[in-house]
Amino acid sequence: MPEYSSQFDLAVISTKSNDSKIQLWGRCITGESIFLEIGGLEPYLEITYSTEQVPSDINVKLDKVKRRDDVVEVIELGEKWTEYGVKEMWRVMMKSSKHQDRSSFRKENINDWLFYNADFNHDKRLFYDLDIGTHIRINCQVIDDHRYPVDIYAKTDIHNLNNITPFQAPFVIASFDLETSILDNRILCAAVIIDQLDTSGQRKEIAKEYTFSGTEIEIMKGMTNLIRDKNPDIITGYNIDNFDIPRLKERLEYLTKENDTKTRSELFGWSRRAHENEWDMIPYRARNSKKWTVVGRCFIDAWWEARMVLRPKRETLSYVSQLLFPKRRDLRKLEIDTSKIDEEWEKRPDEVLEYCKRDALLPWEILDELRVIPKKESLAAVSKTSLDVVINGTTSNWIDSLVIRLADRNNVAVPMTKRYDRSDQIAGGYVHEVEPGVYPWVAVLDFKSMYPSIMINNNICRTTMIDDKNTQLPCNESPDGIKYLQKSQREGLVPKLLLDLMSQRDFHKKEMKNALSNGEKSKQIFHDGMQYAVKILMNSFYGVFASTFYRFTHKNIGSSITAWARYNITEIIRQLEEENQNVVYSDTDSIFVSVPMKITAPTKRPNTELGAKKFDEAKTELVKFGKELAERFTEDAAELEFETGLSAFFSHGAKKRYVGRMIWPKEEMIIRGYETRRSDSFTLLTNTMKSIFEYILDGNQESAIKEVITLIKEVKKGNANVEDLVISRSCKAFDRYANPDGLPFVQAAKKRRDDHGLEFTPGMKVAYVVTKSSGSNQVVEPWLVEDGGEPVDTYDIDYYSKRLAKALGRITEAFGWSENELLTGTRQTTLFSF
DNA sequence: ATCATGCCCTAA
DNA sequence: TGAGTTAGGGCATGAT
Repeated sequence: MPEYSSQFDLAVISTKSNDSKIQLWGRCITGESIFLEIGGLEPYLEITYSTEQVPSDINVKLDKVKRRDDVVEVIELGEKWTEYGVKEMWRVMMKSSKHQDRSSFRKENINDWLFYNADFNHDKRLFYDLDIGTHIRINCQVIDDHRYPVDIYAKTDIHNLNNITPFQAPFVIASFDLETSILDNRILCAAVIIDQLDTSGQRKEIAKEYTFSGTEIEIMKGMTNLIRDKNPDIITGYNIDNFDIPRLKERLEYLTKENDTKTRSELFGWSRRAHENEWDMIPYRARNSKKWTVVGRCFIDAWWEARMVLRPKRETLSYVSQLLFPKRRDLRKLEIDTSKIDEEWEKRPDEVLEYCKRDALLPWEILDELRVIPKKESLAAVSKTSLDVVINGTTSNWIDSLVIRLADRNNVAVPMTKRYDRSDQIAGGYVHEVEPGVYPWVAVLDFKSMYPSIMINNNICRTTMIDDKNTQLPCNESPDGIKYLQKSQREGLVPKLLLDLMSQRDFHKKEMKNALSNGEKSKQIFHDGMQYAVKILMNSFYGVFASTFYRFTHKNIGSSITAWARYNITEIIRQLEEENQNVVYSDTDSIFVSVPMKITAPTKRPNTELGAKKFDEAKTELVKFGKELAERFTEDAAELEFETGLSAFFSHGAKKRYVGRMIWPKEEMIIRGYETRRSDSFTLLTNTMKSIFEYILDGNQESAIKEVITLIKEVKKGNANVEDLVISRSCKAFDRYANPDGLPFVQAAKKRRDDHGLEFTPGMKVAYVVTKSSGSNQVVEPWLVEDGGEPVDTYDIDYYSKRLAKALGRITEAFGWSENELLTGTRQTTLFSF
């Protein structure tokens, strides 16, 4: 018996299965990287007969399975719930954990058996069967063998892993950038930044910088040695998934022979493997996938993370950096002309290296600023899985992690993922019509976690759904006629998980408040991150269960959730309208109600003492009304909250587009849907719109219209600042469009690439200015200032004045000023005359 | 001129 | 390891 005398607390980065062993890579709380081989978890899948009743020749069939070469033994499990009723199940212990071996077993036995717990990678069983999460304590035997690029190489078995309270692991981060030749794609130089987090999720020290130049082989070997030496858990960079990693791979193919595994490993063996002949020593990606994988580490693309969090108008590294770090002057000047990089590298290599170093550091600074890594780790902890599942996996993988382990413990058979046919979509949320105009004093109420609450309160789950419409069992029946067993009969897996997540969230919120009052800043941030991760995960359940492919879903589930949602909200609207209350707007889980104000008060707090007093009285009235309404309509089935008090609400009459002056709980203008929120609008329009919303909410329509008319006059004269007219939209690969040449952003992307020698990455935003729109087609010029280019110096006067008039005219039309009247600046029948 | 379609982006 | 959902606005193009 080996002695497992060493003990480590660690966060799991990733796992893999290798024969009957599970391989696990992690980072210890004390800072070391660790690689573990875990024994004792044999691969298996589960089977039951495909007929309704137990077939008479069941023993013959079982023997046939037992005698197979790929089967070790067959274990009787007893009864489990399946979607076809309760059935006897057997566990088939298999020799191989390989996906293709399991798949051929299934193929060869498809006539006799149904398969369960059969279609996910074996290493996931470590989490499900041992019920462990991201942060674990292990007892192990440290092996004196330094082949693996980690600080600790150890062995253990499944009896030596235990859950511990989540913490923030001191992950090591590498961030890199390449400069490559435009002439021949060669790598000219590279820079790598190495840094580490501390256990409060902060950066530990000043990052260390490394640069590489010389021959391509020297550069690639140098980087690989550094990666294996400094041993980062996370490798980042800007747009690395689309550019840097594929370029390194390309150069590897160019520089080495396919069978020269030794050299290939020396050049690009970034994985945490020991042997140069492992097939996954080199980063790789699945067929048809954009996502790169490196065994034992994680790639995170700073571009993608910044895009998701910030939704920036433009997506170049320089634009995003200036957005996040506006005070940093060193980001403003772009010393290197990347469109002439070969020449620059020839003439002033030192400056190019400095530039490369800066572009290696920035992606890490972006991730740090957005707290990307602590957020991923919190989400991993809440979904009880490895870091890489959260980084590289899908929403359904997170849900799997919680659902499968619970199913296993409740004798629910875990079905394989299958695709449901759903040619017609399920119906979604209810959206109320909104009449154009300004509404003073509006209370906004909304249902707290609406879809999760509906799932909990009606016990909605695949395991509680009853097909028999005439069942006599006590059920909750959805408005669209689907029946779910009541909790007293059988508690659904999903409702149980959601309830548990709700109480977890309450716990972290409480801890967060405690930490705040004790002045424990990092503890407060930690619990805030955890409660937020719980929220994200809870809100993911509906989407996965309403999808057409998840293993535990059914088309009825999604449709009954939304049916209940529509019923709940429209029932409240109906009751309010019956009482002659004015429901101004409603979308899915929210209701906007006019407050029956007894006093007349200005909607903006005046400076005069008397006016201010009136305003405050009205605000008190608003809050009272909102709270009473929330209380009145809150039932055990659904908690309605008074979320926001508005002194004024405006919409021009389109759903999902409104503005409001929030005065409770805090003071702020809220804008939804309008161009102001859209990343494909231009600054002149969004700024003007924001400004006129301020006027409109204050009841000053005259100033709003004056501003628009003045602006359009100036734009017509050609006085607009071209930078404020830049439009930016994302652009896919050109062949993905039915008629690419008809699209202005495709034109811009092509000009960017062909006329200016710059990269175009499919999926990224392209910025442009419309310079001519005579005839049917627009003529556009790409905007390349963030790429080191010159600004466009002209714009199409008619196009921009018309677009402004159209977008702003929709709004001013509510006060009688149409698009054409804004363009001419005059009106026949005047409300105001200018 | 009007309508249908393709596309992007947002609210929830 | 292929994969969260629907509702909705608005721009541009192209057919009728």
